[in-house]
Amino acid sequence: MLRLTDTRTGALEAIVPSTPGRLKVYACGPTVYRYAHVGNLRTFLLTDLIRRTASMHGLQVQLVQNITDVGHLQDDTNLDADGEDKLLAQAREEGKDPFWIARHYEEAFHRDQALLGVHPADAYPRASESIDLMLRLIADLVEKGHAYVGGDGTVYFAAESFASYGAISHNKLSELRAGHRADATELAKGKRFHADWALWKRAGENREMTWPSPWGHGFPGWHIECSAMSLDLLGDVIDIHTGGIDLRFPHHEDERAQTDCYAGKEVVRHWVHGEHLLFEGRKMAKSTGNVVLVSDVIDRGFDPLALRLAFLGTRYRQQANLSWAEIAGAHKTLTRWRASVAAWAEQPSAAMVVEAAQVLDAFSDDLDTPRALQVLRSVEKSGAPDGAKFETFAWADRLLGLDLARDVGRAPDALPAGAQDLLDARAQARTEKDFALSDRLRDELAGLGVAVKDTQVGQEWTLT
RNA sequence: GGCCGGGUGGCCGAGUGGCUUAGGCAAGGGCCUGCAAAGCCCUGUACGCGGGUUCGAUUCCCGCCCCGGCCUCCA
Repeated sequence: MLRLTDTRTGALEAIVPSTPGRLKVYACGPTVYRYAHVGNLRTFLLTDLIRRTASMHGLQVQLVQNITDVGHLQDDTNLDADGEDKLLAQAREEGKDPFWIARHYEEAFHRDQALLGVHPADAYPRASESIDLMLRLIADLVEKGHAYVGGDGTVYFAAESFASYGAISHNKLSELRAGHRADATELAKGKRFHADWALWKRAGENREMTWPSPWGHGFPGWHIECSAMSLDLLGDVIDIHTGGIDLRFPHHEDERAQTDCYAGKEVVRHWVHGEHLLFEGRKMAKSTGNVVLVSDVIDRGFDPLALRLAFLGTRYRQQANLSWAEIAGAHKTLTRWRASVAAWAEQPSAAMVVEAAQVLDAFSDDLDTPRALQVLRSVEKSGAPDGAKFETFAWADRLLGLDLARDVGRAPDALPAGAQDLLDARAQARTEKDFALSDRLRDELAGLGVAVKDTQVGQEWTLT
């Protein structure tokens, strides 16, 4: 049984699927206007961990993750016809078509996910391809009296029409700072209440990415896409909805209002949010220039899955402080584990150690990944038979996703040209105790990218 | 002003009403080695401040200080 901390209730909740044997999950996906940074990926990893744990409990997981390729504005203070969409801004900057930008960064997102060992979702609906769904939803909300058309043709959701607004973020409408962002001009244009938000925005003359609608040519608001696509693909009962902690308000609050008002009931059963990642003690954000991408990690010579292992060292609902030292440490552990697993695999097979169950228990207990790692470290050091250690790690890796069995039965790397001669010469020098020559040859080999070490049974080499 | 997380040894980070008080990284010592690398072994008693509850508090309660996040851009 998987248990998770539910943001709405604030409590640890047992995850009991609405349909026995099936778990329906909706994950807030990326806005595809730039490369995902490692903080984004940590949040996506959260969903992957839930999926893997649920699968281990025999549940068939249906996961939908949206791709936001329209409607996400840079700054909602400019909620007018010229409101700057993140994608359009990036398209202008790169001198590309906005849809080219969207597809380019969407592909990059999928590549990054794969590098981090995140299993693909069952569906990746795009906002730009779900406009009809959104229009139907908006029309329904207008009809039910939850939405209204402002003076400028923009359709707004009336926040006050949804009694439990604020249940996820624990904000109260009466306590929200009126006009913190929304300005007077916006209210003057026909928005009735400062906390109301746009469902459909009327477009200006020259704007790209617009669609016809009963309320004029325009484009959807950011929040409505998730309501439309989740209702369409998962229906009106969703077991778990995930996302980053910053989405709790306003995005998820607004999404919940739209979805529940349409369905006439509480649609999402559990909201689960991942905390933010700091890097070297500072918030990771473009504005602070403190952004690290998967490609940066690879460029420094680290396995991208070292990043995944580093993430597993902290619980998802804990703000984590990542650093290069942390990644380096994780890389080292990962390398050691893979080598150990490959060596253990050579030994006679044996049943998993009894402690293996503790790994799944830890994952099931609100994704207590630090404890799971601790169990594995202690199994690693224990006196269990190698075959049992192999079985345990191979099985646990279905949860960890670290590709630990990668080096099992792996053919040795090919030596660079000339390296074998140097190795032979060095072996000869060592038999003759000519250590000066031996050391010189070791340096030469290092120059070819071959690291040599001497063990009880002779030279061993690895490619660097 | 409202809401939400935190403050643990040099660093990162789990966790707990007492019990042998994680783990990692870095450090020091040792084994091994011609040297090195790797590996292995050993060492290092910490919980922001002040009260309270308690036989006993880092853990629970109250107050305070400090840090981070959200309050219509964000994973």
